Amino acid sequence: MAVSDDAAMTPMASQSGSGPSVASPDPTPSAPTPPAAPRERLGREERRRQLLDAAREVFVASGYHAAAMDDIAAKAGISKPVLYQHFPGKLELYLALLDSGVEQLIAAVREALASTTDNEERVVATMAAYFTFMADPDSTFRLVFESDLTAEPAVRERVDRMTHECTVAVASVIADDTDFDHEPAMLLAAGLTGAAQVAARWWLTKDGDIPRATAERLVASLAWRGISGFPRSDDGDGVDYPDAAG
Amino acid sequence: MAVSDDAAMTPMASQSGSGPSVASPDPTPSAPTPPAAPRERLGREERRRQLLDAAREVFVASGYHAAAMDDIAAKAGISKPVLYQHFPGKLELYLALLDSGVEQLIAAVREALASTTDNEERVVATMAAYFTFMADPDSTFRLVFESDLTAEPAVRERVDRMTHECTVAVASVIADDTDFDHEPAMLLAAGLTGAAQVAARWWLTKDGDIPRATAERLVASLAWRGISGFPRSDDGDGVDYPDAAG
DNA sequence: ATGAGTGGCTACTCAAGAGTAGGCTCCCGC
DNA sequence: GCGGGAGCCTACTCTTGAGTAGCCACTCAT
Repeated sequence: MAVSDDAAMTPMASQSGSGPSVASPDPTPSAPTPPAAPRERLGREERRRQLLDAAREVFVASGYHAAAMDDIAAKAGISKPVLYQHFPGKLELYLALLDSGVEQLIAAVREALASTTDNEERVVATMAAYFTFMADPDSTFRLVFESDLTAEPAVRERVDRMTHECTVAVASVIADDTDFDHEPAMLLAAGLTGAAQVAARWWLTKDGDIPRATAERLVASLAWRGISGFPRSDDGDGVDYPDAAG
Repeated sequence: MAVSDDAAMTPMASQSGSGPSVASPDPTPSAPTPPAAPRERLGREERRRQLLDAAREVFVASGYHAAAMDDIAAKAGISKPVLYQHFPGKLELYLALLDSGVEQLIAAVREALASTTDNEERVVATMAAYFTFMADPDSTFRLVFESDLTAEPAVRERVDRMTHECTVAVASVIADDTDFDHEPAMLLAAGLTGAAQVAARWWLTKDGDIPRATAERLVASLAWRGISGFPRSDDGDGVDYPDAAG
């Protein structure tokens, strides 16, 4: 059985400090497992992209905690150490995907707002941006809006950044065209993005019941009627609060 | 009150009956660990409530995964097995808290909508319900809106139920007073609750910058302007979709 | 061929934490 | 006093999964 170098097994007495006991049970060496078929060899960048894709699928399907590195490796058709040759750890792998999703949404919202100077069209375009993001077949939105790792500061930071940037982008348009100060404009912007986000999310779960274009138009209409109800800064002055009987 | 029985100190084994306190920190082999002060004995219901409070604090602060049962026990000032005498497992403990939060919000939204027949007041009241829920000092909203256990079907079900019930409640008012069918009404309702939820959440993180009453009024105004822009079913007929080209 | 570099694999270590076994101590009814 | 049950405790077991050590195989330039 032991063909030749059985000495290769234990590198050296690996025992560290505090074990009273049992060095090693029975490390009978030789060939414990059959070699298994060799996997396809890929270039570094290509492999990295493939790993990111596999990881996204698994994280999206299971969430961070339920996703095992072994699962991701298996999905990519390779073994765990390869994963660690490309990413220092599970967290960094997750963050790479999360970052990409966050940047994607922020960019889409900014582009939507910059695509026109007509505010009604801006609302429509921004709404479409949210729907597009949610409808993306790779479901990256789950990492951004439904992360199960928000307890991790690095993740919190990304998600907060996304919220903040999107809110700021919308708020600055509001602040430009009304007499609202920064803070009230931010609050209104939060309300509008919230409507977009939650409505798009809802629509996604009920996909098929309402055509996407119809859904977008309907919610955009809601948002536009809401925000356009406030007077523009050149309409006069003084913000027309509802019946402010605080 | 605890003037008397000092004998309660050491279980048995080691020497007892020594003077109050300051005995000997003698690491007698028979007593591997210092006795530790005896805990207060509580009745079953009282203990259960205390455990739920401790668990909520820990889950809210750390999330489900980062919260250890040991942490919860420590927070409650008892040991782990006691926790398991009251709850079959970590998940059930979490679900008990989540359920409570979900029911709380659903009830608040329903009450807000039923509190008046004036739709503008309904919007204001519902907005207040969301802000109240978010502002609750026990922060239960974190379990409902920021759970890190959504991968667990039992949790998903609760969160989905919350979303669904709140949306239905709002949608039924919309459907009653407009010509919208069920699905469009649900979508609009999702948009409105989304605005409430995200704006309230935003306001909470920026607490202090805007008084709560002002924030509520502002977002309620946004929502009301938005939804009241759609024609009532007795205004005429045919829903006035924006520029519905589809 | 050959040896080195690259890509990959199997099989481990190790820590954390859920859940459990078994025993002590108080109090209450006898 | 004296069972006995209720309430707690300490100190385990056992599983899971991240991260690692060390070896093997293919390919290509010399």
